Amino acid sequence: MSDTRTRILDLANQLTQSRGFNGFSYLDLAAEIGIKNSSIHYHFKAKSDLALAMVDRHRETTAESFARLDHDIDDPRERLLSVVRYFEADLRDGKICLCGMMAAELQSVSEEVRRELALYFRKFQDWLSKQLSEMGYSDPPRAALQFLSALEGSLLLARLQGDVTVVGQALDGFVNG
Amino acid sequence: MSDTRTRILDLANQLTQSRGFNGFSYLDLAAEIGIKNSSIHYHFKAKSDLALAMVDRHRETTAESFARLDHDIDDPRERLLSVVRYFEADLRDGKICLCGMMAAELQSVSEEVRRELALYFRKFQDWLSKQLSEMGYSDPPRAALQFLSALEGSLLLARLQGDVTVVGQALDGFVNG
DNA sequence: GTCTATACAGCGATAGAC
DNA sequence: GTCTATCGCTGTATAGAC
Repeated sequence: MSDTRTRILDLANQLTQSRGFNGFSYLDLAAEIGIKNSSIHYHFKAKSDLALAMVDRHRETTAESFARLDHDIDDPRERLLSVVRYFEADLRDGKICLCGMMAAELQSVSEEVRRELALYFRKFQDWLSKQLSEMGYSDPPRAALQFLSALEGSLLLARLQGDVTVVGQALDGFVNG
Repeated sequence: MSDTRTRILDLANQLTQSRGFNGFSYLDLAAEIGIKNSSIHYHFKAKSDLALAMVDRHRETTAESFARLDHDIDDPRERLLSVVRYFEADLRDGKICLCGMMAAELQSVSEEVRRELALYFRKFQDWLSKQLSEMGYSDPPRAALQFLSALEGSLLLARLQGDVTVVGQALDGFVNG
């Protein structure tokens, strides 16, 4: 895995979070990284390959982050809070959830990417469900779906209104009292 | 207001809900309607004008829909249920919330459209707040924000998973028991 | 109000040299 | 692994005839 490949993935990830996957071109990536667009094609033959690699990598790093939270933090409520703070930090840079963005752009991604996205959200919901179960929720999978929906929706609203606190308000019942 | 203009707005609205505002072109509109793309430009000089007209119209028709619900239905919970059913119907055609979609594509719309979007969601939240107040919620504006966030997020998840019932599950606490 | 014709820019993608 | 050069296509937009 070359350094250039990683830099492409990093930049594509950021741009997708802020502008959407259809909101940037290979020329944008090339200009920012300082190479030619044909070099981007060397690493990712088609843009659909870039999409797949990006979502796949994000799904894996997210799984690692969850494992680390489970290991480092005892209180499940504090784990949830940590996740919320992560999304709030991205939000301050105008970035929303990578997979939420691509779920909005669903009609322009391949079936393979759709499956990756569905898997991402299933794993996310599973992890949330575990935390909420520890917190004593009676129907953890249901509560996890509500948490996830509120998170994704509030990111859209918070960015539009330029108010990061919207996310915390939308998830109030889960991370507080 | 010519009939063609209305047909353009209707079609653009549908396509934005399913593919996103950047997911269709003037040529797409022209082909479907059966005219040439230069005729689309006659009605909407630039695509940004189309975006503004579309969101503006949607905001107005939504306000009328809310007024009609207030008049026709007595139980506030039934009013909320009616709204949910409306979004579920669109979802069966692969369509999510027009303004939610454009909120995701925020970086590619004008400041004017952003203000319209923010206004749409504020009015939506205000109306929800009124219903939830009647239903006895202690902090109606907060509950309205949670409803709205859960709705927008669940639309993304429901379409991705091909399961319309996700919306109802995400809003369970509001429209049931 | 719709047409033909066209300008012009940007995009994804490829061939082949180095 | 990166470059130069280029192709073909699509996009938004405009001018001017009807």
